[in-house]
Amino acid sequence: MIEHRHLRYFLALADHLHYGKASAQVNVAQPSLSRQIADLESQLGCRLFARTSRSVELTAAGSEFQRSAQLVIQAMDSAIRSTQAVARGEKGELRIAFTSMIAWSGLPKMIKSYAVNAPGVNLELSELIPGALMKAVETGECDIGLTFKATVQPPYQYRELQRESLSIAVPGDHPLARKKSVTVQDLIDEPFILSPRDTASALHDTIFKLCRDSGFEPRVRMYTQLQGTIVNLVGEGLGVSIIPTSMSKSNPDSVLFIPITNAPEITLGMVWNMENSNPCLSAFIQSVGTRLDPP
Amino acid sequence: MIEHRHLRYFLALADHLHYGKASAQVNVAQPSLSRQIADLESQLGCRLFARTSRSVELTAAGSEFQRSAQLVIQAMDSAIRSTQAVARGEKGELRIAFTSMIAWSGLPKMIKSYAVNAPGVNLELSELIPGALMKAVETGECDIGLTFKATVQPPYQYRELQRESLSIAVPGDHPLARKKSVTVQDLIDEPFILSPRDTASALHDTIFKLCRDSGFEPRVRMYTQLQGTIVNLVGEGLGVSIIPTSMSKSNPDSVLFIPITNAPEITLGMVWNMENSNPCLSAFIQSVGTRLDPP
DNA sequence: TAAAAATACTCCATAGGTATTTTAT
DNA sequence: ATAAAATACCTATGGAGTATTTTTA
Repeated sequence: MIEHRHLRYFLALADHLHYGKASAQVNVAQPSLSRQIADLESQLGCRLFARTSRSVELTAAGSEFQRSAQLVIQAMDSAIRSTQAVARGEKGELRIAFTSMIAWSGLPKMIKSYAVNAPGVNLELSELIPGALMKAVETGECDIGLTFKATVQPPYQYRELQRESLSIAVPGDHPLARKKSVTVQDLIDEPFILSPRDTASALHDTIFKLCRDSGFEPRVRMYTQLQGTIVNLVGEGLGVSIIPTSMSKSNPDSVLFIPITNAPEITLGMVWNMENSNPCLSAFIQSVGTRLDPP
Repeated sequence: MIEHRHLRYFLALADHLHYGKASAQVNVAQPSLSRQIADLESQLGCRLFARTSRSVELTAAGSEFQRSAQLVIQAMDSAIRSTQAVARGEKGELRIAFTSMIAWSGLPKMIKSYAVNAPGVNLELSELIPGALMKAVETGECDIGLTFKATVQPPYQYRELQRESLSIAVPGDHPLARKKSVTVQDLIDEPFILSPRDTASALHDTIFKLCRDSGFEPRVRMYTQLQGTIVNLVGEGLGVSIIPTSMSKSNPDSVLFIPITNAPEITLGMVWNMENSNPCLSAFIQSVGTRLDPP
């Protein structure tokens, strides 16, 4: 069987055309090189060198083998390097799922802070509602999920990333928009547009607690899953909502956003499966986990 | 050092994902495979398989190595095959020199009879005057020369290929063209156009002998090297010539070719250097040497 | 407990070393 | 006579075999 060693020895000899010098280059004694070359030739069934006791030169077959053996060595080097790059998480694919809300706040910076250090990793980004996101992490459809605070059990793990204040969203032409200040209490008779509890339980429960603390139970006229849709429906005058402040970046003229002071913040974080062996994952967690500053 | 063996074992295991089956495929005992894989992983510095006592599966790095190791194996196979093809003379380059005369007779068939059996060999054809051709064979600029009969010394070798009759060439509007038959003797007062002796000695000497046997010494008005040029000069009415019959294929209307009966034939053959190690050469000699039929 | 990978240990094939011979200039 | 490759012969690394242990489903 022709081994990698044969190629290395052969290329050294093809290079120097001198057994003594070539054997020194590959750190073996001259007779060892001599025998390995003879072995190689016998396995190939043809002479690679025309040699006299005075000179060594490549035969036509030798020249061909020199060219092609170099390609083999290169393929081997590249195989080793690319495999190690994958193992270090520098090359590969990382599938990130996120809720629409996080797309309006920290996501771009998180992605960038990771991507600049991992230019060889292809990212597959999926925008999902929180419920579907948790499922995707569990099934392995995605490697990591960026979503609202979640309670998980091993082997799933959660780490907090950022906190997000809440704002009241009212239509721009609504009577409330003319008031100097708007509080949660002012929304007592307004119809709400919210995300359903099974889609975003953390957000849903926080909003309900906020209203109850202000002395009323919100009347929910409409449930819809994406925060962006809620903003648009508020803009159409179909109701009011309480939404994460960063959604105000979507900035339609028809909606007024009013920050709520002293309200509990919504927490955002990432969820992943500890048994997920994608080497890109730990680098991502480390890269993103160190940036806890708010958007 | 990662050897070819490691790749074969690895690919077998990546294929079967089972040490027992994989070790059977590569004809070693299971513990041998186990150790070689462990050795490979330690040399790469990363795990290629995630294994429990119940299951073996590829890691991300393992998948990458599977892809790239296959490329290495393919490169190795192709290196072996192409080298052996070169050694067998099935691949490579053959530089053939020939005199213009042979281009009008047997050359195309010779080339074809060789080329169909050696589709991987690139041919470099050079049309040379006989003197330059012998030099090219000697310097190694070409591998084989197709030319007039030659006497050579080792390491050069000559083998006869075909015989060629001679024809008288006279201008179409020359008084001789009106005669019922023309013989060499009729050319006694005509100016000759010939190749110089140092360019084509065999042809030159044959022609001179022919004239002397007919009782005269030819008057050479012009010497030029290529037979094609001689035909054209005859066509211009500048003289007559005696040339190999196959040159009549060049067939200009302005020249009349008359075969000479009972004249000595010109012999054509091939010349090469026995020490030339081009593996394509012997195949060519064999292929061409077996076709001694005239054009 | 059963199937499968890892470990322990033994053996030997062969890569590699030193000394020497052959060969062509 | 000399430089360089080949050969002879010895050594020892490590690849492969058998037997056994460990592991987890």
